[in-house]
Amino acid sequence: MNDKTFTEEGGRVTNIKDVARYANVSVTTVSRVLNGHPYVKAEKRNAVMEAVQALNYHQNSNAINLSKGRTMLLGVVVPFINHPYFSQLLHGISIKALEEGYTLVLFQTSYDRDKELEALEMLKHKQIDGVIITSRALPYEQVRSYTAYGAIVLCEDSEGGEMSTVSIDHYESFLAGMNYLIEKGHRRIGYCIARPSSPNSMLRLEAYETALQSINEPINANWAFVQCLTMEDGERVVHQYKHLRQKPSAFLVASDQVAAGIWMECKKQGIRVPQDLAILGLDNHPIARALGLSTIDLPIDQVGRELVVRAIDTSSIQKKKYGFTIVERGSV
Amino acid sequence: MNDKTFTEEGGRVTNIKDVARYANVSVTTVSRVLNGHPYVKAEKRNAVMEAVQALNYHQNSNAINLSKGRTMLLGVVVPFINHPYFSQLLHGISIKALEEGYTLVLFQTSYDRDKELEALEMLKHKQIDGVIITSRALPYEQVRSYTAYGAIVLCEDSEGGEMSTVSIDHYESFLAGMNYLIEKGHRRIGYCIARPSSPNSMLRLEAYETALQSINEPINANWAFVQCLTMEDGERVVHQYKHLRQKPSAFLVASDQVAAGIWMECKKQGIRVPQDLAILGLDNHPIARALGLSTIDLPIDQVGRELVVRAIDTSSIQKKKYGFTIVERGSV
DNA sequence: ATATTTTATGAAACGCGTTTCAGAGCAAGG
DNA sequence: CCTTGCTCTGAAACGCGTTTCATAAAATAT
Repeated sequence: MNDKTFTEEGGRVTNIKDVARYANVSVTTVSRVLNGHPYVKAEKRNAVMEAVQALNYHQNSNAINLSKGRTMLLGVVVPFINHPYFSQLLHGISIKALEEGYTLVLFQTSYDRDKELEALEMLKHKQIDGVIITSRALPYEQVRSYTAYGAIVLCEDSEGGEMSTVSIDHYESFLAGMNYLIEKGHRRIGYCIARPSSPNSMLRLEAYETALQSINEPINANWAFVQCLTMEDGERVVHQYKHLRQKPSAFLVASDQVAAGIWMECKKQGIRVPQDLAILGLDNHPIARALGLSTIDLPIDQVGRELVVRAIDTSSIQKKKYGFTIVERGSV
Repeated sequence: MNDKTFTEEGGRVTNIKDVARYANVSVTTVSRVLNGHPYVKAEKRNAVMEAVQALNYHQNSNAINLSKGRTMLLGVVVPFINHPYFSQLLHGISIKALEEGYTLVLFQTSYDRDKELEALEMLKHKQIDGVIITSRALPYEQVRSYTAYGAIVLCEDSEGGEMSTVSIDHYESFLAGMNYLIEKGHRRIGYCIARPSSPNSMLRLEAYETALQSINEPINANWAFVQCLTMEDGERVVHQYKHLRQKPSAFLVASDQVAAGIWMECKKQGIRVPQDLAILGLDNHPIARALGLSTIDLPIDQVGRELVVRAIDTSSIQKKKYGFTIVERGSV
């Protein structure tokens, strides 16, 4: 065959056939070279590689995926994209996913169960290869029922060996936060969490109660603030705090965003931090550093990366748990 | 393969052939029904729909895409995922993309030109259908040279009819910000922008200079702060500000994050806002509301959605420009 | 009644790789 | 010298839809 037959791409993208023809081998051999299979003579291998170079060939991922019966797509279930916690988690996820050649399909749920189910259904129909659930609204059992269809990775501390989990040790971190506050002399401690029913919140609650029991403090229901996600929620907390007859001397706040809101509203209201009210945040967001808020640093990027790893490696179920570091600044 | 009968999916996902067999029609007819083509008798159409229902059939997107020669993938070039401005933009983009059935391939570039090129090369090789560039490092001409391969949408105010653009009117918004400060009695006005060489910054600079010329104020090079993206950068600005012999009385800051950093550092340093220094931010991020920062509200979500629309609709090139609203709070 | 056009349907080709299968060449083992 | 077992290669099947083409039947026009 001479080069005459190679009509320099008629607007078409070069495909494996073109390469095969150019290199004077079969498409099978080209495929073998491309996939690093053994049993190809160096001579032919080189011819193929030269052809690939010469024709600037790139594989058609659709064809590959159709052939291999996979999608290279990973579903990511996230309640809110633009909340700093989740956007940071997403950051870690996206870096690792790109590294591994996977593409993300974002499901922003706002904790809508149907949106969550959408991701699971896509997994069932092999439209995505795996699902990372950064935070769920669906019951555990319902999620579990989809495990047969692909990897589902949870970002929580749940029991059960059916799904890989990657998480922060929420119990220990919250306990450590409580103990830190206690060490600093606080006994009347309130807390702010997001959804009280979430698995993570449950663990935090448990840690909270354990810590108070250890110093024989009763639990004051008025010092529990839920649905705290944003700075606005933090402000709301301070407003409610002001009307308490009996006030806590410290808050353990499960989000720096909320902690920041509390801090700022305190400034506005003339409540001194930490003299009148100590604040210990969580996440170590940039804003915490900026405001000088003490907080608990979590390796969110790392968690994000590991979530991807677990979603890709379907050979085993694993439960990873990451530690934390208390960051002392001026708010406690 | 022994699937002569309807063995309730032998681990396999039902495909179009199964549906055809079940409905007693050809795959062509099934395809026609699924794609809403005309010329299918109601009777057969119903039979197909029933079969789809009964077998819980879902199309294989890989096969469809291979067939149609598209990917339903949209590249999104973003310098930083976890910067509030971009994460909000991403939020809008992702909502609209999901709505339209498109999936996003995130390219987090950190303004690395090679990463940007990666997205463009993927477009060239038909691995993605379009590219949304939220902020670019590559020269305009180089990006333009890829327009033949698919839709490229820019999030900037550039001239030229080769690519769709969706943007905020940066010139007008910055000018309005300047005029607002001038109205409030300021004449010595400094500014903070991100990359001085970016197209958006150029427009802002132009507006800045125009505004100062209109009140016959000279331009003071010491009042120009560049590379301002984060709260930390804002703090840095205040440190530098303190060492200025001649100080501006106001800052126009092209990011609320930076404005927040300035505000907080001012509090720390005892610089009164707005008496000693007025601050006008940009973006209307949650933090601006929380701190009571005056700012310029931009419809970022809307921009994100429109970016997707332009990336999908390849029938025409359009240039959309969005307005802004000055939000008066207490920092000016 | 005949010529056209429209409606309706399926077989087959196509998009583009991967994988299976079969066969050939060649070296080591008995 | 004859098995046995690698090494190497390509034809063909496969994954799963869409689209083209051919054909047939029905409706409309002449």
